[in-house]
Amino acid sequence: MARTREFDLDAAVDAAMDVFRRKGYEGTSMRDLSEATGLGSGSIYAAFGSKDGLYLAVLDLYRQRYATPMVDLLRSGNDPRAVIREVFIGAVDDITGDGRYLSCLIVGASMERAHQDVRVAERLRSTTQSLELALYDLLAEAQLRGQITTDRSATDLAGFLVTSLQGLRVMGAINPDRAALTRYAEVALTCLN
Amino acid sequence: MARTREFDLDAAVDAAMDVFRRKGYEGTSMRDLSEATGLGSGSIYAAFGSKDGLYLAVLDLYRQRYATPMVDLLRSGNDPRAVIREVFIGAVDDITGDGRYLSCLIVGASMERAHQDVRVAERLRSTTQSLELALYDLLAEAQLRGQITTDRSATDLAGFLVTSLQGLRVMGAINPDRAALTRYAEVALTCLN
DNA sequence: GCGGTACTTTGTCGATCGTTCCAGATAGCG
DNA sequence: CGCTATCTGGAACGATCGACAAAGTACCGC
Repeated sequence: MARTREFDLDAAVDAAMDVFRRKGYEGTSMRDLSEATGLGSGSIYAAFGSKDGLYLAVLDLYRQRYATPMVDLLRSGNDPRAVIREVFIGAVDDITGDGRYLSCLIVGASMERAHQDVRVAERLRSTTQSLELALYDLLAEAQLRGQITTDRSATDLAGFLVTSLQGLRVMGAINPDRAALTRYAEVALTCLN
Repeated sequence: MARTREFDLDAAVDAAMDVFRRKGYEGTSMRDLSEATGLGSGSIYAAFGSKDGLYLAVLDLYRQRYATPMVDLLRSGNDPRAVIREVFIGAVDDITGDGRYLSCLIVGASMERAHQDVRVAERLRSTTQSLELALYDLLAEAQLRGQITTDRSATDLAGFLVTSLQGLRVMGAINPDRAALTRYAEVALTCLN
């Protein structure tokens, strides 16, 4: 064997995610990424191959950190309305979080990269579909128990809820008003009645 | 006096809008804009001052062309539910339009530029607020007439509807399925019941 | 402790970025 | 019709882009 890698790969991806969320893909330079990660550009290319490669790694980390826990929460077996509300509140918190203007990577990638890079498009579809599926399972079960409306199919309700989540992220970027976003989320939840 | 300007300014802005919608702000180069508008870079700088200046002009044209007609429709005096549905259908049509992947400039600008340029942020807030206001007036009137629910304030309902519109644009970028988007929009409208 | 190997660093590559400037073309005015 | 102010397209600017090669460094197995 040989010399071991000195830096924490995950920490580097984490730092890169921060930059990409603030500046977008095209707006971020390799220099920005070098400074944020503390790595030379050579190391970045050795580890990720290219700027695109690092972006994909960031996307995967984002999914693992934010989307997966959301899905787990939805599948936790708790009251449907309660967990869905929790997901929405969590999203609003994330949007209005610390004032550092960290856009949602998913929404940003959808707008900026989905049409340019098929690998990005695949990851986005996969992420939203797993979220939709978790919502579907939860809602279909709730419909059987008579806990929510059966006027609309669980599929449509799940898709609508994901749509609302994405919309909240956009609205939050325009005007990060936590109270208002929370009320909009509450209105969305009334569609389950 | 002397020589008059030869090209149509509005047509140039129109062509530039097309490029910005496809490639985003950072992803678009002055070369792209020159080719799209058919103008030399000198003419562009003489007319708009900078890339940012042209982008702001594009944003204003977008508002004039898409947001203003939407507001007019909402204020046309027709049945509330009908005009709101029409607005949503129109948005879905726009999203899934011609397969040329023309992202919504508003959403794209929200994600990519709102946090970098205050003039962009101002325009975005102004545009969404005029849309929210038109919806508010329509909904408040409808509430008085008992046509829609009074469980939620007209303010919240208006904000929620705008949120849903933005969400549809994001979902459309990920998966441009017109039928699905239409069903999600229908679910959103049930919140008025 | 030594050779080999993997990782890090540094410097630099050609290309392209947004911007500016200039020479030539053109239309209105006397 | 000449004069001149304005517009036009393209050349050229310094800076920075993403990417890479070569040199230096630390660790492993032996």
